[in-house]
Amino acid sequence: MATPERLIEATRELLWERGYVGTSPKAIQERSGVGVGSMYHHFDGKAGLALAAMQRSAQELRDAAEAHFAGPGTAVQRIASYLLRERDVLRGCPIGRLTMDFDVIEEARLRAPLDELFAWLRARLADLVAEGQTDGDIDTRLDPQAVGAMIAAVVQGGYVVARSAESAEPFEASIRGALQLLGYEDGA
Amino acid sequence: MATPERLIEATRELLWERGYVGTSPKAIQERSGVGVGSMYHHFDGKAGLALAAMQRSAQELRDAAEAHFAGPGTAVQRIASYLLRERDVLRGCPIGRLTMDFDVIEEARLRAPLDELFAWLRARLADLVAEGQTDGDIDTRLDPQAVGAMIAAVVQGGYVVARSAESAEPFEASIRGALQLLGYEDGA
DNA sequence: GTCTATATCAAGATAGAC
DNA sequence: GTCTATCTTGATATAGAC
Repeated sequence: MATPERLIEATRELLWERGYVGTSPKAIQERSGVGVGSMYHHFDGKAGLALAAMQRSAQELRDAAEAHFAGPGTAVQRIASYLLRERDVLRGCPIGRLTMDFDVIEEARLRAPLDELFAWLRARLADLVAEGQTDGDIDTRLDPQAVGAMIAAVVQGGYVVARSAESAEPFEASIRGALQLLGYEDGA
Repeated sequence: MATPERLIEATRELLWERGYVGTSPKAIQERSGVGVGSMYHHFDGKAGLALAAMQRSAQELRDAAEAHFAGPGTAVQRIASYLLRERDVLRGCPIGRLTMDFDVIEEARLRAPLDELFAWLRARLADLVAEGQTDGDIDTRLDPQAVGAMIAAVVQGGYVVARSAESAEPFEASIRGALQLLGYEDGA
């Protein structure tokens, strides 16, 4: 793997595990096997490297979500497919967790990828809810924007309660609750 | 205010703003106006002080929630009262945010207050959902545990999406979505 | 109980040789 | 492009005087 590539991958892992404040250049150098000089040659310090890592992670999450949203089935089934997809629950969301990082939120350039991902996700979910209403699967009295936001939030909040309990169970219960309220009937 | 008290209050503020990893003993000393020697005399280092601060914040959140849960009205109205209460949305949850802190989750003693708060909250919400079912206000086909977990999660996730957008709006939309799905009718 | 001095190691980089 | 050396400041304490 090329040097910038190794730096980005190591940074993505560290940001996911420890957040931005908890990630040091030294740790990035050790995990990537890249030396100090090379790191500062290829990137504009910790912030520049983190930005590249965040952009890639956000794009991956977006592609993964879109694969479910654009898949087969009714709108409700596609929302369920997204909510029920395999997740490493206790690791949390590699992008959502950075939202609690002071230095990220404070700097517009670093907050931008988070903002774009979640704005896209809420809008996409709102569209699917509206589509479900057209199909007759979702109550038309509901506000699609509000329900879309709620779906995005329940995933992020699910990670929070799961990590506090050191167990995936509260996450899974949260998703189950949301799906039941949406009238989704699974095979169970 | 007594010295330990000043230390705890300063630490609570800093943990809320910057998280555990982002809070240094030096910052605590500066914000509290207490010297190094005094800090280490009264508390077992950063971790001990953080533990005291976290325990107090968790208790406050619990008392605040219980005031809504034990208030007047139907179960659904009391859930709504909790969800709609005044919040400093962009600051997030002083306890929930610590869930993304590596050093907190890693150390059992520091994770305990988070676990206890959210376990209590989910159970309390599940009870209220069951009560709402008994009252005939909530669909009895729903699993109270799952819906309780979902309600706890939507608040925490609401903070995540709000902070990413630097706006309270996504938080408010998420809560609105959850309330609509619960069949809560407000005055709007 | 509080203060100042001191210690060790890490954070986050820059400089200049190769 | 990469390496080693070096720099400044901060993190997280401990020691011992007052």
